[in-house]
Amino acid sequence: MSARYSPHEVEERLMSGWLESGAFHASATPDKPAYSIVIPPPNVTGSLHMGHALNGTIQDVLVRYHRLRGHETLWLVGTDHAGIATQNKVEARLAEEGLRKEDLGREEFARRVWEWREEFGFTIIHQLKRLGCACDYERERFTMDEAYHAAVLRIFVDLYDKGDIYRDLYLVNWCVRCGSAISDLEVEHVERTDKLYYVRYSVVGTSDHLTVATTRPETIVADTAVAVHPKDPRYGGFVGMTAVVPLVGREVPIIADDHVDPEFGTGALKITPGHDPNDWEIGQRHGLPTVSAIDLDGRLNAEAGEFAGRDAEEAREDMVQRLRDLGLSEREEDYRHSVGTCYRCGTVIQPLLSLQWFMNMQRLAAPAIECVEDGRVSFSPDRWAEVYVEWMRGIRPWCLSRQLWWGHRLPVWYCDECENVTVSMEPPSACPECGGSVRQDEDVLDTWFSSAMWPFATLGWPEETPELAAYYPTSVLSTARDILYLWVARMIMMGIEYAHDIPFRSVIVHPTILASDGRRMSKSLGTGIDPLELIAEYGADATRFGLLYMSSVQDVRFSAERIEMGRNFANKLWNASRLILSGVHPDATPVAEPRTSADRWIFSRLGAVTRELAGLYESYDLAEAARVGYRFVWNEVCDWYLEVAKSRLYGEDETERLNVSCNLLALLDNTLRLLHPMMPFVTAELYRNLPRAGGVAGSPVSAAEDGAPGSDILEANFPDADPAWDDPVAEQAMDAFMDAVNGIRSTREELELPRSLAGRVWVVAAEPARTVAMTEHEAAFRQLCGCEVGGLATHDEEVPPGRYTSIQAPGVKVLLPLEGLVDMDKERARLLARAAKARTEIDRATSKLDNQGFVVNAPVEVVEQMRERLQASEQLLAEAERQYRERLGEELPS
RNA sequence: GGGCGCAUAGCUCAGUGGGAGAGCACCUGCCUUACAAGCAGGGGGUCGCAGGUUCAAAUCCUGCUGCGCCCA
Repeated sequence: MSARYSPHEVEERLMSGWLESGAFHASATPDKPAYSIVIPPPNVTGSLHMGHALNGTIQDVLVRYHRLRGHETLWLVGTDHAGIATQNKVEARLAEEGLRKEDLGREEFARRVWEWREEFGFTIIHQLKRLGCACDYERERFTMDEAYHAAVLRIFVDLYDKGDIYRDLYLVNWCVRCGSAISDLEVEHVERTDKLYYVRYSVVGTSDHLTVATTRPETIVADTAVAVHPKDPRYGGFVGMTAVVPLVGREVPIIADDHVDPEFGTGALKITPGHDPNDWEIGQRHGLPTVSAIDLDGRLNAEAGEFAGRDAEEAREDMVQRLRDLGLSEREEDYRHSVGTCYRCGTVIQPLLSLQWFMNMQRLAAPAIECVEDGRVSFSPDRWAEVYVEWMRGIRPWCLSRQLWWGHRLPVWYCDECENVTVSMEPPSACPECGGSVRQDEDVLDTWFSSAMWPFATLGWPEETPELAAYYPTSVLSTARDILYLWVARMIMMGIEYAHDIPFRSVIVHPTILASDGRRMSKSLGTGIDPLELIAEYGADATRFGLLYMSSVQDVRFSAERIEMGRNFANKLWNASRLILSGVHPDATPVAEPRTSADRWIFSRLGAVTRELAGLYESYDLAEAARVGYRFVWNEVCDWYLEVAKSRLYGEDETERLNVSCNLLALLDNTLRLLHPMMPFVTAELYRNLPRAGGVAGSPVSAAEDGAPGSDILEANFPDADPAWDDPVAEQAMDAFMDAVNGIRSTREELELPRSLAGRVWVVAAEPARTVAMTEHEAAFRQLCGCEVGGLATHDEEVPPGRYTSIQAPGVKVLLPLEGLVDMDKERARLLARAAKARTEIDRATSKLDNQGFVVNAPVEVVEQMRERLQASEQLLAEAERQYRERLGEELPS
């Protein structure tokens, strides 16, 4: 074994072994309890970013944990066809050949997309393998698979038949660049500074005018009203009169509507139902006509008169100039507001009237709210449940159609002869009404529509497959929070409607990993960090561990130090194992037989840590699990148990060697299984090297059969904490041992005593149980602090007189002889510092105990604890005073 | 405009009613045969600000400031 753990060879070898043997393939008909997760399908054009890496790690920890717990685990993996993103990729590729998709035609274009997918569409799946994800890659699904497509159409047709899906002329969010409508959720609001223009509208029949404020003067040509607040005293008299829209001269009513904010601008609002969602609502309420002045290509049309044919945004400045020329522009001011942009390309959204397919969400929302409110679906952290419910209550119709060539084409046919619309899974050969020829709707469905059925369509729905029976509802969905509405909510609605049950029992909303500047990682700003580079530099286990460790809060700044910490930890585990595996007695097997204080202590701690980790895995507190695992391995196993065990391991006594070897192997065996969910590779590799994975008393390793070397940790069980290991007495004894060693070391350093000095210390303890670890592990004690236990006493009086300095630990005092080796100034400083600290403590404890309120109200344990602290501090002070007097020949200054 | 989150050591973060912690960085000393990706010792904090509740507040409540996010 090498002195350094080299992750890459291990990772590659183990992963390809697991994949070849189908280790992650879940049985369709499991005879064990099932645990299942469907991956939130990543975009097929995507590559692994930090969020994926964290989310993949979380899911993998859960899957591997439950596998060790004896569940049949299915982690279903796959990708989402990502309509716009994929189309963009392929169009860009075509552009290199000087082609547009229109040159190819729809069918050929689709063929090119599939080609592209074959070539580039598996990147992220390969990357998940590098991260160590135990997905069932044999069941990989794609939202454009044939069977999946059939499921999508089936649901569309059914929802149409039920009246939830309908076609309507409605204001939609139009992305000019993508050439498609997008849903409300795909509009991203971005803060920016624009101009607010104040424009005069003359009032017919008077010499008055109303001034309205607008950020979009180019939409003036589509105004169909001017609105004021009904209670606004400035404008009451104008309501019912008629205003003249500048530039086009259209006469429009002046109306009153509660929606108008009197504080905004002048309090008079221009109403443009054709190009503003709020105005659309007002228009509906007041029966206003709708004028569309901007076309799908983003250009002004004939409604804009002389500006027709110009790009709407570009024409803005010229139109303002014209208003100025006409004396209708009153003023302009800077204005900070948020503007809707396309989440995929950033283009400013044009709200415009368009005939599209919509889905009314309200019927499906009701049971989807209920299942969260009654706790059938839980969220972690649970406050996300409220966010979810809040959004669901205000849910609005969903624009489903996308003007793209890549995706699930709407199963809708229009008759060329009559008005009939046919919606069916199978294409009609002719119009069922009049027999006329039919043509299919050009549009495809929003990609998220198909993602909504991911939890059940991937399991074979609508067929009643064994997979569906065994693995639905799934156990957990783990996701980023920006996907809460886009995915989670819709999956719950569709799951209940079509799979007749919730799609998952709990939803984990994982943290967002921010760049070191505290903002989201951004490709364009160059603040993104590629997880694959981390894996290449530090290894997959290190990357996983670091990500888990830093993910305790909902927003976390990325720090490479944490990944490095993961690497160091993997290395520590490797080297601890190296010590054990190369040092143990050849006959040793991993069977716990704790005998000495140190053994009983470490197994007592192992039991506690086992219970704690199980609880943390179950409650998804993986950051804490990482901390607990790290502390146990490093600060208890490595820092102390191994150090103590060494002296027995390298000793002469054969029986001792065999006993400690068995314990070391058992400890390692358990520890590897505890950590395996977080660090699958290094633990699996070390587990393979355990001499005989026969199991620990009370926790047999099931499938290791004869326990031959080479057994796979995937087939092992999560450790069971043997209650017989619990041993508070041994813990106390080892605490005293550790306190004594630490105290002696610290004193030696402070006093600059030479390391070569092997002092003989006296240990004073009223209860002999406190000193047992020190006598039992005498050799280790000497090794660790350079002192040997020269004598034991139950009282100070039993200790021979002499010059000592003392180390105080709970229930134990260690007296270290000094014998003139000390620099007096240093000793004076040390005693003064110690006395000062003790006095502070005494003051604090005394004032507490003098406070009747405290003594009366605080729990007895707390009061008792405070008394003990006071006593301990008084002893410390007395000790310091005594030593000061003895060593310096004078009283300690007060 | 409505809502949510965060603010603790130089940095990144734990700690959510009773003695301020970790990793990294820093200082000192060690290549002590598991590990220098390590070992031993050490310095370093008005727990954002102001009130309040409580015997007791980093922790609970209110307000404020700053940063981030979501929704409209």
